[in-house]
Amino acid sequence: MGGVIVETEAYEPDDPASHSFGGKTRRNATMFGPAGRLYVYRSYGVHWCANVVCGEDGVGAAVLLRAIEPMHGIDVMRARRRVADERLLAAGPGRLTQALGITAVYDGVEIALRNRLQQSVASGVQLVRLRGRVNVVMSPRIGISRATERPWRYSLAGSSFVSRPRPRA
DNA sequence: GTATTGATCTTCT
DNA sequence: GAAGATCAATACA
Repeated sequence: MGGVIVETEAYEPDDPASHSFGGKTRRNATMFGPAGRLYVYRSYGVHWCANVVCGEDGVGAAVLLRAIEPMHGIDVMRARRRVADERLLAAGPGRLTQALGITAVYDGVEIALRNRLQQSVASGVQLVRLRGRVNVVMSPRIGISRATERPWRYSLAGSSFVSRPRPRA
């Protein structure tokens, strides 16, 4: 399964909205590990959310994956999500993990960084560099109550696959 | 179209 | 005991 990442949010340690703000716990331990791993946590006791760990080892920064435009394995994602509309397959962090089949067992796995899409990678997760230029819109992050003024939500301009179609500038 | 609510995990008070 | 980086179902306008 896979697709083009069209929406993300940034979280860093000096950030009251970040899980890493209060220091290391059992849940967020992966955030404080080396960059390039997947940080998966349970959201509202119901959903899984997936992040890419960033920054120096031990810092506690990550990027939340909020939406993808489905490209590969669409039939599998449809079966998992039980929705016909492609725009709703992975528009939102909880929907994205459900479509991709990401659960707690993926917490801490190393993400294979590639310039081209591979048939398969050992960890099961690969991040492929997108070639060319795209227009990205910055806006306030969603679903948080602290540090709401930081415009750290990044979405692909004009994409109909983001979790909220019209991000406020 | 907006508003409300239940699902019930993890952390913090 | 409360709140949270959410979603889907339901009730209304």
